[in-house]
Amino acid sequence: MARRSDHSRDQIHEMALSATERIVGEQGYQGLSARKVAGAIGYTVGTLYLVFDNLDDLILQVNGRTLDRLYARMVQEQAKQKQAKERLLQLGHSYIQFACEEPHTWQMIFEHRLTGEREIPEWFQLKVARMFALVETGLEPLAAQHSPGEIALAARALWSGVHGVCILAVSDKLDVVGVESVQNLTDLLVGNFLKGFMSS
Amino acid sequence: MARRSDHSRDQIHEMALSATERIVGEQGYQGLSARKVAGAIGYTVGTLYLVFDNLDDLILQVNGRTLDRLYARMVQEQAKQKQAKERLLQLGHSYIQFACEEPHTWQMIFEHRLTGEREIPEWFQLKVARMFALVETGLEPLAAQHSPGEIALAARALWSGVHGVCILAVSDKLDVVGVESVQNLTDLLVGNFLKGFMSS
DNA sequence: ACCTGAACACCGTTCAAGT
DNA sequence: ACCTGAACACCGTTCAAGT
Repeated sequence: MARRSDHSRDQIHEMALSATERIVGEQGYQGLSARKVAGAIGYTVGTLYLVFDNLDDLILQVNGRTLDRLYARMVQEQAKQKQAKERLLQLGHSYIQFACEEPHTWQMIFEHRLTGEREIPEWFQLKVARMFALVETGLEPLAAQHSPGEIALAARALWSGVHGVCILAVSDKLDVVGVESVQNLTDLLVGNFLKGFMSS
Repeated sequence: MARRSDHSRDQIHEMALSATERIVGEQGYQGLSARKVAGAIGYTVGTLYLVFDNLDDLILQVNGRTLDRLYARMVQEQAKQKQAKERLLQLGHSYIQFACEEPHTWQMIFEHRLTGEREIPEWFQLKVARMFALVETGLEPLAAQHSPGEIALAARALWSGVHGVCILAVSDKLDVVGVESVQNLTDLLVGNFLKGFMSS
């Protein structure tokens, strides 16, 4: 059992986040519990509550880090593509790829529900909004004839669509196997949507 | 406290399903527990396990009934539309409408995860497959130049997209308010997809 | 000051014991 | 035969008590 001053508050904070990521990665959101996290870092449950407000707080912070990793990757891989349309398709691919590589941590972002009357903190909502903004920016050069409002709507519709393919695929409701099949479905959705959107 | 022979096995079964639907409808999937269901029908927890294998079994049966209601409604409302394209858009509308009217029961279909190594029963998978088949049938008259395989893929992509809009909207991640906004997003997605799909 | 360990009010699931 | 009620192994959360 770790004793006082073995680790700083910040160290315990970081240790708890990593342990949570590992537990969720291996056993999924359902397999997560405060006692498991505490046990994994060699402290008691009580200690977690000195560093986090509650389990929702801990999970939100882990989800925030997942969103950061996902966002960074989308930005980076998108830059490799020169053409606007390819960039947009790449965003979809990166999203799918990430979700298939880390299904459990990715799914927790959407499986987690705040208990009771607690509200999603603003810093978290900003991380979500940033994702949509990325799609919006990617869509702009392809939608010269559309107003900013229309582009914003189209980005939401399109991205929700990609997300839908992804979530149904990851939770095995699509009867498709392998990352490639999911990528193909996304290409079909994004490709046809773009064709329609650009001609209207 | 209800005593023996107050209700038949089938009656207890039905009472438990209705009670679950009410509890989930009011408090969401998170608010559900075996003890709450038992209390609501005037029996002890133990009694539930005489009628259901476990909580997963109970939830699957409730989700099955939800899928049945949703399917029946989609079939019925679709029939009102004469044109093929309108029929397909109507399917999306009915789906969204249902999800917005009964968000908690609808969401439980996707929030629920089987515990441990248990597997989704075949009768349940069939109910899911039936939904996709409905979209496939709706898509066929609009896709004369496509092969059955392409249509099947397109139906999956399209329906996943509608589902994505729906799930993000219901879980408040889209910054849209009201059913109309969600319908508009769906129309945008389906409309543009169809335009692209039919011209390719 | 930091951390523990026990407590509280909950879970899902099982099963001997009562009627 | 049907149903209970207590038990078991778990939860999230709190907080007096120890070092």
